[in-house]
Amino acid sequence: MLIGPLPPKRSRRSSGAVTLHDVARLAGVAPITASRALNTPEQVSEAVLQKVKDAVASTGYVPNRLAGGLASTRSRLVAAVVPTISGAVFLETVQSLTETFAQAGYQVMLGQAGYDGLREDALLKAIVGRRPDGVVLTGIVHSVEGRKLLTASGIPVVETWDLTPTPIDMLVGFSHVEVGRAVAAFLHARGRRRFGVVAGNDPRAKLRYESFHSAAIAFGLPAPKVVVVPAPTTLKYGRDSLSRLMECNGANNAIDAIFCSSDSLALGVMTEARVQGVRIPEDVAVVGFGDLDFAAYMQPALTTVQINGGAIGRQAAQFILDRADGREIVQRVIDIGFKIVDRQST
Amino acid sequence: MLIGPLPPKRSRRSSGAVTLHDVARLAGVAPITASRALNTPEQVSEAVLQKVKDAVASTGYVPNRLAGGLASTRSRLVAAVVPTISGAVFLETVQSLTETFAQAGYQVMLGQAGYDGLREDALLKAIVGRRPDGVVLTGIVHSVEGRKLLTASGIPVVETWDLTPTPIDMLVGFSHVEVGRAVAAFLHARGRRRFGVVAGNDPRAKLRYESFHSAAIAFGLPAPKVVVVPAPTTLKYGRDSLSRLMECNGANNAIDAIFCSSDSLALGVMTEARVQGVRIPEDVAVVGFGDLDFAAYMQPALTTVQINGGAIGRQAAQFILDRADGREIVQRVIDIGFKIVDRQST
DNA sequence: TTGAAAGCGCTAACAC
DNA sequence: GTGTTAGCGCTTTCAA
Repeated sequence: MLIGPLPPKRSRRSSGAVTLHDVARLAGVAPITASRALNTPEQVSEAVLQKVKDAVASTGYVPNRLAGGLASTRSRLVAAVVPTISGAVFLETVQSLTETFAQAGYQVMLGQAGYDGLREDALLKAIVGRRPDGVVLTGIVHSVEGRKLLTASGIPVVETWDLTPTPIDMLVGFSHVEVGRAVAAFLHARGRRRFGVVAGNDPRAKLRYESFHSAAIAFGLPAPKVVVVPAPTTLKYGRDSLSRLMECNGANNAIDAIFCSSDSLALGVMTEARVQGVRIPEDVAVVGFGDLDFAAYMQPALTTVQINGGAIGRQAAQFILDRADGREIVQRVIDIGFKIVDRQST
Repeated sequence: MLIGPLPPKRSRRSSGAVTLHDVARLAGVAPITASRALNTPEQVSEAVLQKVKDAVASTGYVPNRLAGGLASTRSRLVAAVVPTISGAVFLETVQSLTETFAQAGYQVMLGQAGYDGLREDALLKAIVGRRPDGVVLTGIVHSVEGRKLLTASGIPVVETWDLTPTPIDMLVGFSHVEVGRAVAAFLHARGRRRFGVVAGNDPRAKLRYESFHSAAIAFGLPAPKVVVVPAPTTLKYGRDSLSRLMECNGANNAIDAIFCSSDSLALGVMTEARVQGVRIPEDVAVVGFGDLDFAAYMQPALTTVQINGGAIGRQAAQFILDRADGREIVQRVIDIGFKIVDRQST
């Protein structure tokens, strides 16, 4: 090995990747000019634009968004928090969020808070540390600590899938209380008189079946029997729950309608009903929640509460993009509503 | 408002958040000491540690990981790319990835490449720009461009859910060809002789049914009828496909076994079978793929190919964490295998 | 054990 | 239109 003059004492390691500096030098312009050519091409002359483009192409330069984010205090990073990704209900929302943001040049970080809220604070701290341009909370209960952290950070927050009375910042959701009421009214109108409930133990499901319960009482019906299972809900829990609901059936007071807190539970209930010879909808009507892709094609097709999860995601993304671009947000709370889709199971 | 001395011409906007500087000043130490107190507490005296902790608590300081990542060239960001999050099959993998990384102080960015690979290159470029410490590719076909970009970036890459002959870097998956072969052998051993296939149009499903096809021929059986549907697969496609498969049934050559490329398709096939009075497993055996949560509890319970998606995610995360911590990786390709779970549908 | 200096790669602010 | 300068908030390097 040849001993040459020592290299100038380099005080710092570099990542080794091509930087904007390299591109600028190759194009024969100042770094800031290269930056403008890439970010605001309209501010730059045709000639410079072309030279920079060539330099980018020949070096394979990929801008470092970490550095850009630090310098501009806009990370173009957004966090989406769900209880767990396995829930299926929120998938459409996460999907539309990711897509909408990707199109706008943003990246979505995924956070799973768990249904118990244990990991929530640590997760939020980790998220805030990333200085995202927005946080979308989906189906999350928030601790006082968590709220404080988010508020203090000044990061735009969108809560979704619920209509909380005191939103942290922005909100797009629907009323679970209304859902419970509407389903009760729907079943009552169809002549059903003895209600049962199968629900996951998440707070929004509780909101639904509690108002369902009250509505039943208001109609002068007996109090619905409620079976609660752990979230996330699955077919198995649905099967088990039907059995438990049936155990209580006396001769003349058989349950004739069941409101399930998810379509998966409803699928389970209907599976078990078939096994036990319970006819649907003749003996028992079944209503699900979510209108997942399979609901319309089950046999019998499932009556269920349809939520436009994709629209929720798009609206949430729009909120944050508007805020990022400094657009005024006039309506900070949006009720996206719901629909009962009447199919064969009722 | 009081007119005081003008503030020193501040040449730069600051985000306004508490910085390490603020914490250090409050604790009466240099910023670097505060940094060490937080990152490598063992390098710091008890007294300093306490002072810094107090300062952090009283200011509500949350470290800026963007800045940290830039300075240390370790972003603690990782990207997970899936065709679409709605697929359900990859959910468990994404979930275990997110959890494993979260525990290690990493954040997961979610990317959806689509099944067609159109958005793939743009997505990869966006990801590389974030300088993640690793990329996990799940069920993704990669273009030549994409491969180049990733290789050039030097970012650790883990491909999953497949055993490609020429991995980019690291890999954890299983052989889809073996799956097809194994299912064919399984059905043949149970006396089934006329096979059908219902599959989504993704490349790995194709791998499975093509080897299933070859194996059938090798057993001296007639060529399986194949119905291909768009991915992601749903119950509806399963129902439609059974009808199409049945159309071709002559008097003495009825299909007696169907291999579905997903449990959702199998659910659809079995639903339609019930409607049409086709008995399962007496008339037709059905095999699914994925062993989703509902498979074991359907009626009849579904025989299916079980993949440990959670283990795939954990191993993929481990690969990247090992690489990040400079640990030598001896085995860069891991075959996680699969299992045929024999239930009532066969 | 602690600190000073330098700089990661980029962009806002202010000239020219 | 283009460039100079000065950081964004942190951590590495080197020195004490």
